[in-house]
Amino acid sequence: MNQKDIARLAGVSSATVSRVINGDDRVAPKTYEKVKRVIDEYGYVHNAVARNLKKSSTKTIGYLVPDINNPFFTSVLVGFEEMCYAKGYDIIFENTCENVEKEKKSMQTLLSLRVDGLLAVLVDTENKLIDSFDSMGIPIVLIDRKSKNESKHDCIIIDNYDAVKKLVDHLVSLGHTDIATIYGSLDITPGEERLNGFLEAMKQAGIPVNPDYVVPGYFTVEGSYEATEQLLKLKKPPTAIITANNLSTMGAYAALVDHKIRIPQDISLVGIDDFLLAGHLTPPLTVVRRSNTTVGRIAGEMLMDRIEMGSTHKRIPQRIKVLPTELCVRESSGKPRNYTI
Amino acid sequence: MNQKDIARLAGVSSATVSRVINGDDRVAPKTYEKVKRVIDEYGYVHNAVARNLKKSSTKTIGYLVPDINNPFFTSVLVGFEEMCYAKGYDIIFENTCENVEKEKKSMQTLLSLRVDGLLAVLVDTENKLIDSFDSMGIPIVLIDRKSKNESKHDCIIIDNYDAVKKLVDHLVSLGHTDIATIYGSLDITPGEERLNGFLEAMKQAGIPVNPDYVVPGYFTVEGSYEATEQLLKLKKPPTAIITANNLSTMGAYAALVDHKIRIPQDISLVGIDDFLLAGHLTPPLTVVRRSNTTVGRIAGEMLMDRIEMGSTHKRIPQRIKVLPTELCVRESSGKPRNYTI
DNA sequence: GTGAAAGCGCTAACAC
DNA sequence: GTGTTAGCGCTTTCAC
Repeated sequence: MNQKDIARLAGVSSATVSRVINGDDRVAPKTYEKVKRVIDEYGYVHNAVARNLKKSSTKTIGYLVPDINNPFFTSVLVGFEEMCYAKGYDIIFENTCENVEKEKKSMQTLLSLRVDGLLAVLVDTENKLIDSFDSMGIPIVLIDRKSKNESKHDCIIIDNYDAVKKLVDHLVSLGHTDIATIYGSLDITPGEERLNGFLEAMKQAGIPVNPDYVVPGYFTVEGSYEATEQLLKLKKPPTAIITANNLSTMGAYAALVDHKIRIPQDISLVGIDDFLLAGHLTPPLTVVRRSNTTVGRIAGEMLMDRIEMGSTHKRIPQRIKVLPTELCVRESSGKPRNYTI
Repeated sequence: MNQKDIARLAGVSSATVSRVINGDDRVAPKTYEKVKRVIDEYGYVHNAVARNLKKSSTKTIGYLVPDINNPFFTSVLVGFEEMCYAKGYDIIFENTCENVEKEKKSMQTLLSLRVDGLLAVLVDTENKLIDSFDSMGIPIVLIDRKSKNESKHDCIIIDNYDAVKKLVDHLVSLGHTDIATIYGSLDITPGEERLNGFLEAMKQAGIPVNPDYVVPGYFTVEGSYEATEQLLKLKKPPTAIITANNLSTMGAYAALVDHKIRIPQDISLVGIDDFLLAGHLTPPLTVVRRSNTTVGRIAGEMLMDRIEMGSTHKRIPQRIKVLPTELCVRESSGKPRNYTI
């Protein structure tokens, strides 16, 4: 059942059927009704595939993230979906599992599906396929992770140096000097910048960094769980731990709880990024937070803005949106203990 | 740049280009190489929109859920995505926000986008658009919520009566009789069945149900937070609370923590569905759990199974997969207090 | 092993 | 206000 069938049934041409479906004004009310009735009667469903081919636009946007298990990316998705829905775009979802090969395939698919835009958190920011998007005029908006080579793409980030500095300064003001950090993957911007931010903030505070206190957590729950255990095994464990993202915070929290370490009496725990329940754990966790749904919403705006400009969007230079972060002091940060665990 | 262009450039016909792209065997190796080279050189990207129109199949599946904020649905998505990726299907994501109107629009879109299948958690299980999927031969797999009218669609559920019974029996065996439940939305199957299951299990245990102990939490964090506060305000609060899903458990937990109620010394808390961190809260929470990613994986299998059968899939009768659940006893359930808070 | 050509279902320019 | 028609880019049957 297609427009031609409906046309025949209604005694009009298929062009008229198309006009009715697309709400073209210059259709006689009578004709309109007639066609509408036939459509309903036969349960005709418009074929967007054919339309998309004809219009070379799909009203479709790719959402490509490395790990949908990370609640951060679902919060972003919420805001993004909201914007897309408002503007009539649908989302094609790709999960790359932090895997370069899978990421390539996903981008290839998105390309062939002719998405009108792409919101991506890339594993491989030097991916050649990015160029394909560019040359086809498909706008890309990046979150959190910038392309390493000077990028032409819009992106939404936070000031990672500042975010970590807020945490360090907060701990220092409480009297801590034995501060550890569980850092993330260094080959992505947030990992690199947050670690450097830590080192820099410590330097500024005039506190020497103990190398034993700088351990990798790989931005994962498990990695940070182990990193925390490693920290606990030290002859002199730190009095405070700074984690690099929500997952790391969860891992460190879980490890401290499991080892019966009291927070913050024995060790203070603070991290970057808030998450569901973080404010209701025992104790509620001190974090630096941003609005995740806002990230998604702004990404959607930037993207659809460019999409609607058409090919001229390339004339608009790269836009970098730095979202504000806020230190949210709860109860997991306190004065340092003055004894050894 | 399309296949015709490539054909001209390589000095072959567009049919040959198509064959090369689709890995057709009967192409001379030499021709194959030549075409391949031109494709790479000019960065040609295959157009799936045109292919989909031609083949009237899109290798695309709809994933429609009421609330992507709920970690349950993202865990399901993980398993589902895994299967889809393995079989070469892409996912079109729809979030209905528990809104009947939005759900309708989403289903309409999915229909016009000609998805090959649909994994859905429906708000309105009597939705007329379901019939459109049926008549177009597009298979649907339902999770958790069955159609109320005798449904023809495959679905993946758990035995809600049994799940709640496990919780009730566990509490009873610890000595509880003042058991409360924070139940969910009654117009969806899990809500209805879990509440009925509670009432039935209590009856079987020979324990009268105090009407004050049966409060609605609407399957939300906020709703259950308030429900818990309501319970705490009672002259004689319950000694144990059973929550109806992961979000309710979080809400109840948060409320108890905020009101300095000790778990389980003052009140035991147990719920349906596990979630990230549930095992690492203070105390770790006792829950009835299932494998969420398995839900997604099986849904994917069932769906693609039918898709690959083509139109004959209609001859296969409805398949209902009841996934096992398991009581996971942690530390949030203990003997009842013998005093009033 | 390769090419010519029809046609998937739609939209939009053009004609009337 | 409505119809005719070309064509979006691809796959696939049929010839050779």
